[in-house]
Amino acid sequence: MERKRTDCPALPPGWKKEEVIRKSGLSAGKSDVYYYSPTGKKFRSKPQLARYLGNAVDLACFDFRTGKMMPGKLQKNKQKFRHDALSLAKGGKPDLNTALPIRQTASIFKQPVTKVTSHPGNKVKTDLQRAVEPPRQLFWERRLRGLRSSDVSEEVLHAMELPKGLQGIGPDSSDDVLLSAIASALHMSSTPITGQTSVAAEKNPTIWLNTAQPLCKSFTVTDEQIREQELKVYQARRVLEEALTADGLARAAENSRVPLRGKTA
DNA sequence: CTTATCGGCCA
DNA sequence: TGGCCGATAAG
Repeated sequence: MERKRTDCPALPPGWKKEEVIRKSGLSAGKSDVYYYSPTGKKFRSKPQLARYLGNAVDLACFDFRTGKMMPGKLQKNKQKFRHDALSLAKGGKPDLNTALPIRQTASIFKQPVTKVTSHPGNKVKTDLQRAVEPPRQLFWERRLRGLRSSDVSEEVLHAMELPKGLQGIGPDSSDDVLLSAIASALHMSSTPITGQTSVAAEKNPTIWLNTAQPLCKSFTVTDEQIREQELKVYQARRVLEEALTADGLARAAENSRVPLRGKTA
C-alpha cells in the first residue's frame, strides 16, 4: 500500500510524518499518524515524541495529527506548571513540553554566537559581559525536580552522584534539586561557583540567599579533587577518541573539546 | 524475535 | 469522539 512519508517542516530537518488509514475492523476508516526520526525510529504519540525530543523542541503548540504548529492552540491547560511535590506525588508527570533555560548546543558552556546578517561584516558576538544577571524567582531550582535524563531508547540513565559533604540550603534540599541547582549555576553564571558563603543564608535563606550561587552550603574544591577529575575527563576522552577513530572521526573529537579548568573557585 | 495493525480505555 | 498505548497477529 501507499507508504508516503512526508517531510514535517514543524520538526527538525529529517523528520518524516506518515498517516495510515485503518482498512479493517470496527475502527476501519480511522487514521493513525506516525513520525519517524532522522535515524528511522518510529513515534506514535505526542508524549512519546516529546520524551525523545526533550527540550530541543517545544511541542506545546504542536498538533500531532496535522504535524503543524498551531499558535493559540495552547492546550486549554489552565495551570500546567504544577510539578510540585503535590502533583508529582499524585502521579502527575513533569511537563515534558517545558523548555528549560538551557542552551541547546553541543557544549553546556556559554560560547560565542555567529550572527549571520546579509553578507558583509559578519561579527562574532563575544558574549557581552552582562553587568547584571536577569532576575530570577527565588528557589526557582525547585521546578527542576523530578527531571531525569534518558538515552535515545528512552531508558532512564542512572542519576549522577553528588560528592559527600555537599549540603543543600532552603526548602527541599533533596539531592536531585541540589544537583540541578549546581548544574544550572555552572551553565549560567560567569563567575566562580562557591555555594552560599553567608552563614546567615543557612538560617534564613529567604532573606540572605545569594541568588547568583546554587542552593548549597559553601564548599571548597581541593587541587587534589581537580586533578582526580581531570584524570577522569582525560580517560573518558581517550575512550571516546578510540571509538571515534574506529569511525575515522577523530578530528571531530579534537574540535569539540572545551577548556577543562576555569569553573569553581 | 521485531513490526504493523486494530482494540479499547480514558479524558 | 480522538489520543494514546496495549494486545495480538503477521513477518
